[in-house]
Amino acid sequence: MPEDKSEVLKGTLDMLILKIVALGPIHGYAISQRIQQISKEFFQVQQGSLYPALHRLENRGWLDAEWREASSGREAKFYKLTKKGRKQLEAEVLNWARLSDAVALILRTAE
Amino acid sequence: MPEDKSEVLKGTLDMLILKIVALGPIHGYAISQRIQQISKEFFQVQQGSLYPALHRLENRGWLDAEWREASSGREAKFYKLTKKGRKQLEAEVLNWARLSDAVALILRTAE
DNA sequence: CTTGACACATAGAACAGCTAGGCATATATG
DNA sequence: CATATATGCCTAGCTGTTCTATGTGTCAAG
Repeated sequence: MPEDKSEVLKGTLDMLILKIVALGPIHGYAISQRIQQISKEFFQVQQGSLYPALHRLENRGWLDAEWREASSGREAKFYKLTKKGRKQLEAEVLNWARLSDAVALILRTAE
Repeated sequence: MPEDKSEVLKGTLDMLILKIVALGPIHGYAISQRIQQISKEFFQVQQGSLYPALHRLENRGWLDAEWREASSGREAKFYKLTKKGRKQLEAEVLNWARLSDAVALILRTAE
């Protein structure tokens, strides 16, 4: 009995990554840390979710990648938003607003 | 190129169903109509999502089902919340609040 | 008499997220 | 020196949710 627990991200991961990358070029590992930190530890992005998501976003033309030296002195893959990615982020943020409004409408319904 | 569109519910369906059923005994078909109506047409619950979800919730002991006569005069399967279902609903609502707060934190981050 | 709304249902595909692994380097600790 | 921890990348395979596409049958309206 798995007793639930998982599936925390509920389809928001792509949007969150796009948003973080929109703040400035950043590498994958740092993205997950940043998401965790800003969300006050609510989101813990597993690497098995993170890297496939990054590849997905890159394949769709929303992110560009480039190997560079990280502050640690080691090579890391830095991502930045493409023009398409910026539009996609806007669309996803708008959709998220509508979604959470719709959920709120239902949860607020009494009798 | 599918150009996106689907995957509207993003893991909220179970919570929404539990909430609607919490308002009073109701049958499946009416649940989907009610969700659609209250959300101002944002959510359109497909039957291929609805019925599997109802069976899922029943199997987990969150809903009880009973065949009764609908207002249309025809037989329909009416659902009501169990005690476990009520607790589950509370837990999911709380988790949703935390999730949307965390998302808001990230989306509001500037620079 | 046939179309559309009601009401139930399943099969199969697509896809996201998870666990669990693997590889490699740098730094800190005993 | 050894080794543990943090950094940084990655994939394979499972599970679970949602979707599309069907299928059944009833009832009312035209």
